[in-house]
Amino acid sequence: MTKQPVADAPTHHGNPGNGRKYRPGRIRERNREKILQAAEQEFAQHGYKGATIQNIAERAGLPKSNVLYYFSNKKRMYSAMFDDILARWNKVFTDIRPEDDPAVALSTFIRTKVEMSRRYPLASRLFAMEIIQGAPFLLDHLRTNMREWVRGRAEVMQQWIDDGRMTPVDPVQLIFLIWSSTQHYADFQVQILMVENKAEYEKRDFDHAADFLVEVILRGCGLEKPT
Amino acid sequence: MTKQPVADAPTHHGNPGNGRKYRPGRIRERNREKILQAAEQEFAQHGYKGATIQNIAERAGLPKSNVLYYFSNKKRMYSAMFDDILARWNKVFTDIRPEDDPAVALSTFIRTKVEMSRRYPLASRLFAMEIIQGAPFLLDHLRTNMREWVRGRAEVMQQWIDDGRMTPVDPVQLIFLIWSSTQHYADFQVQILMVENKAEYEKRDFDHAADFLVEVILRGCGLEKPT
DNA sequence: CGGACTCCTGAACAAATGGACAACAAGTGA
DNA sequence: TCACTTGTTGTCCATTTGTTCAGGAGTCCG
Repeated sequence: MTKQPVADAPTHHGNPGNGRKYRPGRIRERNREKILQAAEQEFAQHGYKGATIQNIAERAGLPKSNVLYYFSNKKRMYSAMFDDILARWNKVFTDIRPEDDPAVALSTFIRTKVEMSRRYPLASRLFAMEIIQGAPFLLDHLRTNMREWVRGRAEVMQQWIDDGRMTPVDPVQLIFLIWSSTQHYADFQVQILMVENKAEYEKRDFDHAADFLVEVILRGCGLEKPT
Repeated sequence: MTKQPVADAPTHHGNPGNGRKYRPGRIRERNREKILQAAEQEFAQHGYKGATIQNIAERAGLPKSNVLYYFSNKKRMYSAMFDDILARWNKVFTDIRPEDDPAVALSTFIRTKVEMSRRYPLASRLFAMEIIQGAPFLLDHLRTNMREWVRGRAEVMQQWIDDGRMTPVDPVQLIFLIWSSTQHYADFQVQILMVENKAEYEKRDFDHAADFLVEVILRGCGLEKPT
């Protein structure tokens, strides 16, 4: 009797005994990854409703049934993706502290975000799609984690302002400005390429963009570009 | 014999003869509008593939067949929407000229775009969706009209820079910065509301945002906020 | 009213969709 | 080898989807 197996529930169902030779998840892990990557493309391009399991399967080079063996349904596949993406996101973003130099901290923040746009454009678009659609899956995350995240950073910036180390500007709006302007290079890639008449991005385009943003935004906050 | 009628081809098929009493398109015009508005919601929320005619019909309070009477198929409905939106867009945006004051021109540009985000958030999201999806319908528009539009403005800005009326910054990047930061308030509405812990936008939120953007971006370009 | 339109819509349909499932194949530890 | 777990996939199904179509209702003018 081949009951519907464990499927997607245990994301990394750790080795029960020890960690020696037997790894039940080898194939699992590899295929999961393949599927998630395919899903990232499909969902980023068509949104949740527009994406089809069939298409994801084709992108991954697997039969549909096999995809459904790993992720028992579309919804779970979708949220599994965001688990991955948010984890990656959290790993990269460093804290800022009141004693940091505002110019250095902001410029690092901007450059990191541009780098994220360059390295993970699909994740960025996916996130954008989810938000535009009303964030049905991420509402909770926005309401809790992200709100706290913004408040934390905003407080530090306010500290800088109170200490006279930065021109007074609304810190929350500043965060929005940095978010939007940096993500734009990933989300609106096609538009930018068309307008600039290029076939594809090069590394230097991102460097140029990052330089521009650091310069303008820092000056906009009354700061000097750090060396 | 009731052949499939004219359907969507003649957008405003003008009154042949005179313009006195008989207007064959009255109902047509009204329903077209209802449907396009419903379509705007649906497409903005779910993207092209994810939107369904059934849903659009329900939003418009009409039977599906009736919707298809006005727009013979999904594709045409989608592009009819963009015709409307781009027309509206073109109507609003004023030219800038080399003899204009940079500070005034830029601040007008920013405020106009924020106002657009406030008044037509659905159009903004729709546009964002289309671009993220790879702009299958707007590629041509981007390649021609929009590219020219950007080049024209960028040239004027470059003129300002050459005349020493503005700090040297890449004008094209500056346009991207203004686009992204202003649209963000429409496209990422949910995120902003969640982070700021608000139920919905108020007029003053947009005023505040516009003030912030004008201040920071102008200062970032070495300009004084105009009175 | 009559006739010529414009407009409306239920029914039907082929294709696509998310998902269930059972039979089968492969891998694993003893 | 065997017993068991894990992985694979073709097939089936109820719904949903875009689209067609034929007939009917509504509107307008003479």
